[in-house]
Amino acid sequence: MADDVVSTERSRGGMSEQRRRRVRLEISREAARLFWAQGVDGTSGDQIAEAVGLSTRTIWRHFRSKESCAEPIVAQSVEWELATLRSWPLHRSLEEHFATEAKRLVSEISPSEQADAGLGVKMIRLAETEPALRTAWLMACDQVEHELAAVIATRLGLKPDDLQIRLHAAAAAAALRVINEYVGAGLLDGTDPRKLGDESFAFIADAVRTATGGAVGDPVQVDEAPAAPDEGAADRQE
Amino acid sequence: MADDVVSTERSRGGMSEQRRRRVRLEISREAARLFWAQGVDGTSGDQIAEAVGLSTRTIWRHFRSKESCAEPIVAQSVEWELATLRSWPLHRSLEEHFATEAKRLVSEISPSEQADAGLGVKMIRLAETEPALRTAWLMACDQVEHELAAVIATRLGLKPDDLQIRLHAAAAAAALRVINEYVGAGLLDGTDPRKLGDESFAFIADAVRTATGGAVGDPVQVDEAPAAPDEGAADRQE
DNA sequence: CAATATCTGTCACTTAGTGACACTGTCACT
DNA sequence: AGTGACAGTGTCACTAAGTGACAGATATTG
Repeated sequence: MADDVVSTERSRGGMSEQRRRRVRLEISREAARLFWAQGVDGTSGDQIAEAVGLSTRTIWRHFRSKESCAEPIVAQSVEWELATLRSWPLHRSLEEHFATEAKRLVSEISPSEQADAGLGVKMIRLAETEPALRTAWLMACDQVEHELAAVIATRLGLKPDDLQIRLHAAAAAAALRVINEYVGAGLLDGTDPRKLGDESFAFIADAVRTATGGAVGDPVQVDEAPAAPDEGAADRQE
Repeated sequence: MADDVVSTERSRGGMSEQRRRRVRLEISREAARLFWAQGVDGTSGDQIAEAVGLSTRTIWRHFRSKESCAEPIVAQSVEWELATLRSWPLHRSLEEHFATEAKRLVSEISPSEQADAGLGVKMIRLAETEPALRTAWLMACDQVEHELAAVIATRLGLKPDDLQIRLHAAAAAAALRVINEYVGAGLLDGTDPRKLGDESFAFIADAVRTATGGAVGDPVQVDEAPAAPDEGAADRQE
């Protein structure tokens, strides 16, 4: 997940997708910095353009609106949760999986990703008072909710659009949102990061377990094909 | 809750509050109608102004943005849930309370309120595809979440900003949101209203109960002062 | 190098939203 | 009745967000 990988993933024309994401992220970084420093209303599209070294017109080609400039940074700040959820094997408990994934993450994270994460936390904080940004944050949470619906559906052996699944996913995602906001606020208010991160996995898992009435969080029995006792389903990459 | 009450509730100057809410609701009605008929992007501020018979400038005096014109109608569509939650006595179960309140509501609702409710459902539906409107809907859900936090806090004897309470409130509010979306979509797709409303109270209550790990939904023992066995705390009016 | 397709800048333009000021009706006090 | 204060609205000029259209730059392929 380092940010200097360059794939030869383009078949024709421009380096679409790969490059586009980079540009969007670059813009998002500057926008987030300015939003945090001056507020959203106090920041103009021209300022963002100047900060990132592009013309204003190009900004609007990459983002539909000023506030949406914050989306990539916010989305990236929940990306690791998303990835972790996606790679959650049936036979493990949520706290186990979170703990090992977090350990793996700490060793792999790059300085620039760390800076991005900081900006993301700031945007989430800002979203509490700036309605314009709240949309970006809630969109990211929506993303989590959908991913969660898929994960829960496979765990319980039901369809993702089943009403019961949607209820569980919504409740669990809401719990995760509250925890994210709580942890983020704590970090910004100067709480020691280690104090927050240390034993929180059990807390997170319990929150999810509670929100889903105990249906989600524990290992799941695999009845049909007990012939795959290793890692398992980490095959998708957004 | 009839819409023709006129109170002498102003001490000086204009009839602030009372009148302002009426005007905002009027604007919201027309805006919602236009949004539904032509889409949000296809509706201009000038059109809204003309439809409601005011100048465009006055529209912007009542609403910060075009999309926020939908807020009052959306908010009103969850207002009864809010009121029901507020008046939920400690000693009753959620399904009991919802059932009796719903019965009371059916007899008191006015035709224009029914029309407003229809518009509200349409806006919620529209919010699924129009990001601009999603904000309004999520704001209303936020409102529910806060109210719920207060209600749950008193039920469990804790502070509303307690993390556990916030988790419960968020999860329960998310469940209510999903149910609202589900029921709304059903209504618009032509499902018989009675089929949906008939036995849904137990379902709603169970959803809340599940989302809060069973902590919210059942009657609560009143230890301290058992000297008030009647309705109770329905004193606030927004 | 030529051909082609994508990306970007510039400029004119529409639309959302604000500021400033004038006008009108209502209330309060005389 | 007269007058002043004030809230609500309309009008007009203005800023800022966002789009369309076209031209120039850049990169990829043959």
